[in-house]
Amino acid sequence: MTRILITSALPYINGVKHLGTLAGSMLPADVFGRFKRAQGFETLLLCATDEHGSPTELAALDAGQDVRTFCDEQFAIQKKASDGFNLSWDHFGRSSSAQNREMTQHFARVLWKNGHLDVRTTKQVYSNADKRFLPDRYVIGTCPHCGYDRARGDQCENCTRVLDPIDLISPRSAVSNSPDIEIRDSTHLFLKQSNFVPQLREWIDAHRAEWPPLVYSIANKWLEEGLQDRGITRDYDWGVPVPDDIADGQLKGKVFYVWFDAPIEYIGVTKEWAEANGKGNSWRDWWEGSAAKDVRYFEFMGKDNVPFHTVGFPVTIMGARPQEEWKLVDRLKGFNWLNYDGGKFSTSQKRGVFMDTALELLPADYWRYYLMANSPENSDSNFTFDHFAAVVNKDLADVLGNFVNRVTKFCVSRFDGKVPGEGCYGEDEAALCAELDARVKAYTDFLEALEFRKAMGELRAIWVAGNEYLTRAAPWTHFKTDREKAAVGVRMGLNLVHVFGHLAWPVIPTAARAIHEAIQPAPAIIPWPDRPMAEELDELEHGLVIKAPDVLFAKITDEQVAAWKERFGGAP
RNA sequence: GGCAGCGUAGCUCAGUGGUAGAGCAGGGGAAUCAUAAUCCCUUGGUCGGGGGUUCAAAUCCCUCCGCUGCUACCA
Repeated sequence: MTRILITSALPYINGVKHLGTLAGSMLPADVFGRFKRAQGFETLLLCATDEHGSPTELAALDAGQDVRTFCDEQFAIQKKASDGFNLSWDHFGRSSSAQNREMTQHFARVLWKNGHLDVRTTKQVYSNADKRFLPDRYVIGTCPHCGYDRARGDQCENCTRVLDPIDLISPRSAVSNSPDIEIRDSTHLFLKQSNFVPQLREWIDAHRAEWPPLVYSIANKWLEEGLQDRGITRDYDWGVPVPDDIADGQLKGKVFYVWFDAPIEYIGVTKEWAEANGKGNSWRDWWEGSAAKDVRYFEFMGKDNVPFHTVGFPVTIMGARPQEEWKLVDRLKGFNWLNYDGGKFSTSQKRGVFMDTALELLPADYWRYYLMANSPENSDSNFTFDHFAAVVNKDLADVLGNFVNRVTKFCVSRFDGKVPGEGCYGEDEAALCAELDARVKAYTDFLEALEFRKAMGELRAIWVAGNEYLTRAAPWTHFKTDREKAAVGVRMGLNLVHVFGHLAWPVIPTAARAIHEAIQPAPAIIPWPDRPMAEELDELEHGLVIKAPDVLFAKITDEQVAAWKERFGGAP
């Protein structure tokens, strides 16, 4: 049977992630992973923090901590937020792990041996005051084009022109503001991406049908514009050290570029998972050689990550051939941005909602459903508290929550809290089953196609069908004159509740469990309903004792919305 | 500047050559099991502007306007 390997783009270690990061990679990866587990597939769902790179070093400096301590703290914070959202990773690792260091160095050695790495001398900006090399964007000065006095060395934010640090007038370090900077020669390793254009072209074109247009067009653009070789080392301290046996030690003291080691962490974290769970060398069967032939690999990411996953990482993988045949991604799902109230989420301006504070406001399921139903799949989408409250109140509280509530309470008050066994299903029930057969298939197909917005629309339509049925069956009316007829409606209602618990589990796991447990105890993985609805909806044993759960989704009040808008920033 | 995407009902969005759609919001009605929750009916759009191709254009082509993103050393 096919095994399913799923990775989410790695959240950068530098601070708690906002809802956009959640919506654009981690959450859809989790929903899809749960869906596949529910279907009974052997599934490995992985994520990790991306810890290297100069922003981490500088943030640690800013916080007055050494980098390792800073990362340890930030990792704990991110892990807690991830757990809070019920992201069910088989392992949530760290790119600074020993496993990733080993894998990164391994790939570099193979690439070197295969002649895919060049040693080149480049000009880098060095700050004497900070005693370190600076990335282009950490050099600031006056833009030679528009005169903006805080232009960055990579691009002027004012006139949007692309710059080189040496173009800047009166350049200075963004770290210390010191003008005492100079240009120094520095030796670096370059990955000869240009050698791989034909292979990449063939591979990308072969996947056109199963990648979103967004992903294909980004990948295609990079190839069209002419792929340049990319420097994969940096003059920093924090990162995977370049081993001395590459290029006769010319790179001594340097580290790999974060975008070289971060994707390799997908493999590194698999090893972390195996070691943490006593799985020995089985990690390799998910990735390499003929043992991994039955693995189907899914990646989830925001659009900013797409070039590195369609070009950079694939070149690393292709460059290790023919000695080693590592897996390339099969399905790559890219997302647009989630904006906040018409503008960007901003950490520095405290604008928007972040994962930790979101959970202070409401349980994870509210966010999970909303973010999936409004997934930024085809264009950027916009989060507002007004829309959020309207969707959550209508879909979760009124359509789903109230349905569960009305059926179970009626059963408790009129049928002694037991699944009534009287009467037989008739035409109304057959029509409902026919509709749900079609809708459940559509829902399943949309999830399979990674079309989350449409999947949520179908899930909601399934809940609506339950309400429509109940209105037609009207057991509260028949109860007075025809108890048997009322019993049929209640029995079907309870079976609907049960099936809803199964169908909703990948999206809203906590509420789905509560729904399931109103009827009977739930297994750790709530399985996907794959039989005809006529069977699924006649499943519950007659006489089974059920209970009415507490209110599943409390409504969000106007006062709460007003307070949150105030707290999290209004118009941009 | 270059490249890409987007622009459809008050709002969020489907729809890629064949009579303009869904959900929400708004209006009317039914029901009273339920978190005043549900169900039925319904108002509402010269599909950003202009031009072209076609028997037929939201859909294809040209052009203009507006918004957004990317542009390789932030990730």
